[in-house]
Amino acid sequence: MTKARVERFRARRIKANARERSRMHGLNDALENLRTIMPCHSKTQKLSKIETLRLARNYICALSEALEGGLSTESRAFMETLCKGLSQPTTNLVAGCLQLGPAPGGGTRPEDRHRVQPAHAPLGGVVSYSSPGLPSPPYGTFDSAHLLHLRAMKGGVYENHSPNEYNSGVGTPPYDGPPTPPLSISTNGVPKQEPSPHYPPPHHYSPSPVDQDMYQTGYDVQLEAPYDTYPEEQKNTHRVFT
DNA sequence: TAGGCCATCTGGTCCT
DNA sequence: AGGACCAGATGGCCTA
Repeated sequence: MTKARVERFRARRIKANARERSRMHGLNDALENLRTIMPCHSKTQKLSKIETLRLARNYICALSEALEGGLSTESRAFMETLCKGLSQPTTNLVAGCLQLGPAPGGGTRPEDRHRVQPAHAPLGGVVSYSSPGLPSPPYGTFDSAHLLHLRAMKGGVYENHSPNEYNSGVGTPPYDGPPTPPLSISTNGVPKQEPSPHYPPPHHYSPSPVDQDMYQTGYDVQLEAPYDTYPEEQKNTHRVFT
């Protein structure tokens, strides 16, 4: 291999790495969108990727059964369908959201308990329940709009509404997620005016002051100067956007 | 400290 | 040739 060929290979690899990162960010965004339409949405206990997919699968099954008339969305059976194959923590989260008590063998986290009783929640709203003695939200929420959506479908009014009416509690939730986001990596440290809405910090990540600044201000996309070429200290800041 | 989860890099494969 | 997709490897972070 000549030196020029090695250089070309390296440049190609760097570009491929950037594309791969971008692709995975898009995948994560899609997953994040999926999380937001799950019936149980906790800010203190973010669902893992695999648990999100499992819960989504169960949710579809549970709603299908409910639509066929065999299952009340407020029944324990509905929750049990939701929880099939889920880990204990996720099961407890779902149980906590539905206020049906923890699953056998595990306790419900205080901050995820006492949120919303779907049967009592105002229809069509996302309701947070603040438990006395606990700090203010974020708590997990049970989005009763999903159940209203189901009720509307069962009531035969579903087809009379456009998808855009989901926000009012009826219709199919539109996918309005962002397109594949750009890489949020800066090579020059110059913040953009617009914050990047695409990559909230992960639940377990405590951003450094530099990271916080990056997250709040947003940074430019520099595919031309790929990640691999950054100084080590800049490499260490990219995870804030994952 | 071990295990879970995650982001990233990398090489392989397939397709255009 | 180059891009998309995939899976394995690796290392970091967090929690029990």
